Amino acid sequence: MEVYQRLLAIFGPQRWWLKEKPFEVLVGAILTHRTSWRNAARSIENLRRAGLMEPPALASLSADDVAILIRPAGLFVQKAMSLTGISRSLVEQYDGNIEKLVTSTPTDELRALLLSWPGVGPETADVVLLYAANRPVFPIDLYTERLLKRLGLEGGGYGGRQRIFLSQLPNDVQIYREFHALIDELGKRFCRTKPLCNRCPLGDVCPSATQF
DNA sequence: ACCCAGGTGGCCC
DNA sequence: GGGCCACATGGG
Repeated sequence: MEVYQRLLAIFGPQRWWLKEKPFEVLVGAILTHRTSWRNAARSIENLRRAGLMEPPALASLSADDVAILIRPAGLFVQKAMSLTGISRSLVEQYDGNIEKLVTSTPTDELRALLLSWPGVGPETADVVLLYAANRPVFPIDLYTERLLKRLGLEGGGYGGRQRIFLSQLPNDVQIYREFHALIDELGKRFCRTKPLCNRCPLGDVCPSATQF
């Protein structure tokens, strides 16, 4: 909580989740795999201009056609396969209605479903659960792993890392959303692999902190 | 000419 | 559980 408050004071509210529909959260999460958000956003804009930010529209295209549009995001062959595959599943099994799916499915069941989709692993599933389905889960991404490492909190696997956050934070979706976004902001600016913690705004809190 | 970006899946031990 | 690799564009 101490780290959270400090980051919030430094960077302010990030508000990642505003103005995004569930399907857009999912598409964005996949397109940004191992890719800067800037490049993912270009691809999203291409899809939007082509009217493809809905499952039925995307499901009707071949992966090759989608790949051309999302080229700026890199890894585009895999990502195009994921997007069309997921869209087809949504259309065929859920009437293309992802809104209903994320509001009416229990968290564990929904997570298992997300993980069964191509290109969706633990981090993407949890981002969708948190930002599209309003569930109190904590995604562990690259920056979160680095922060944990700096705090000396290693091991336990993905689930173990999540438990660290859940056990120390209030059960509050808004706080999880904000904190995850803040950790990314911190990572982007100060926690790259090389420069490490030079001038990190966490200052004295970071190296010695044992509590969030 | 590197290094890096809001991972995942496949395969190995 | 953990390690290694391929995937691929655009910015610093």
